[in-house]
Amino acid sequence: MVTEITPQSEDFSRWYLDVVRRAELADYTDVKGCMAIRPYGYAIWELIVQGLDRRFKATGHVNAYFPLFIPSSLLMKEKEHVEGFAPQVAWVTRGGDEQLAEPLIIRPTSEVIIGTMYAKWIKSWRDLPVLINQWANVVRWEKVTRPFLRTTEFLWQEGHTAHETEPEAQDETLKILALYKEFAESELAMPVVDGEKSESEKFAGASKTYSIEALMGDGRALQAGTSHNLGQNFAKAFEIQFQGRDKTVQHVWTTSWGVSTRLIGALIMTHGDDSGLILPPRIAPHQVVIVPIPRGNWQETVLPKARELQAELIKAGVRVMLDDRDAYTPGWKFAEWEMRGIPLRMEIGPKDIEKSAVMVARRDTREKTSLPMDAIGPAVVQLLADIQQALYDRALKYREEHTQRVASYDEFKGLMEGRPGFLIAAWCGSQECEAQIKSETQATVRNIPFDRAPTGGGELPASDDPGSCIRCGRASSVEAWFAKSY
RNA sequence: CGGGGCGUGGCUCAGCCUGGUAGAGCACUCGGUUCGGGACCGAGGGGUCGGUGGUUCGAAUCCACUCGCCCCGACCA
Repeated sequence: MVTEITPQSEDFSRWYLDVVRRAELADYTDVKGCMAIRPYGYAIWELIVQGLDRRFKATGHVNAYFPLFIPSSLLMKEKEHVEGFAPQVAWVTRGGDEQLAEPLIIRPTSEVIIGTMYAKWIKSWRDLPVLINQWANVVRWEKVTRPFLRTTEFLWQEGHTAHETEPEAQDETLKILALYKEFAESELAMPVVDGEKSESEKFAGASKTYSIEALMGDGRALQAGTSHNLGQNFAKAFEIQFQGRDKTVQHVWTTSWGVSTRLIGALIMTHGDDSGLILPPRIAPHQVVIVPIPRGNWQETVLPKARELQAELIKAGVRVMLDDRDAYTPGWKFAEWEMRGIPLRMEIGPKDIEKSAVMVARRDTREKTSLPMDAIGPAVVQLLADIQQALYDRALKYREEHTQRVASYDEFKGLMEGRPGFLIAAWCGSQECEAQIKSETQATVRNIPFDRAPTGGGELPASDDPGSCIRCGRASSVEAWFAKSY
């Protein structure tokens, strides 16, 4: 037995599932599409929650909780929203032995129930803005499911805000998207492209949808977060009205935005390798694992030193675990913690103690060096920061190498077939071309980036003119990023 | 939802074709020796063979239905 993990090059999907299972992130349950998130996976989610929640609060948002069940009639109120979500909704038609007069649906998202409450709570412009976030589970009846990436039930946060004016709602929408991008890049070490979704990829009922898109290790794109400007669509459907400064009664402008446990899938597929998971230090439940090397009477010689080391690191603010289990050999532990993605491993044995040093091995580069015990805290803190940066740089470099600007449809088709990744191309904006491209190449418009030349775009045309549509040749107003996606 | 594949101790699988008392390796438990890249010896525990129904004296094995998982396509965070 060496790894029990299928190599990425052999079968990326299987590799992903192997990592999820072997690293004990999640496991299948008896309910189709529903996974049990195991303690190690949940610890990652808790760090994601903490990082985001802190940012939401810092930008004036507060948390609240709304019901899991929604009267089915409420869903029907916003036409596009119903059409978008109806096929994915789970229904409750019976309670105990009673048939329900009106069936309940299990929330696939909470716009309608929250909108209904906002209609009660908002009376005046003085009540605005309302900036509420909810941490919750939602259910979407999926046909094809994969752990973390698409599950029938998943955990997420959904922000729902109401504003006095259209520009304020737009500001909020973009502010949150920027927050998501900053979080993904600084905490998850995952570079993302932020931009606007095409009409056909828009959230059901939104005026505008924005997303952050990341590139996975197999060259497919993953939507990692979305932020929607809902305009007055939901305000009108749910009669969320207020009396304005000018005494007239108006509809509010709303937004909604969310990220989910899918981020854990993104993390796995952004950084992982054939040995398993690689976690960026800032999101790793254990940033360091200490493996004592047992020799002779090690419980009384090596172990106390390992405990001292642990205490020293805790003092330095490092999340550290001491693996003092006697039943496993050091070599076994090395492989085990590598597979589970711990950024740094420290080995301490008689030889180290003699030198007053400790062996340190990086998960990302596998470099192994000896560090003096003296001032080990600051040294490890610095090393963790280096790893965090190195993982981001590596992921960005990978994305750059797999992003290509193309000028002709033939080139587009050829590249999309042979080589996974992003293709940047001029697009006229029509749904017709988008659909055609999708059916011919499987690639979809991931988004239209805010930044005309995000890194990795290759040569930019001399002028600001994006050129003519890659497919139909009409004048284009935008450049879009295309990819096969999850 | 269509096409394909697979369901046998926790995991990977053999046994099925040709029906006759359920196996291996790994993992797990206990004892001992070990331990700087997945240690070794000894002794143990654990499966009504995905489910239901049928054929049969007898079904893991044959038949029907059903459920689940994986892969590939159409829909989605």
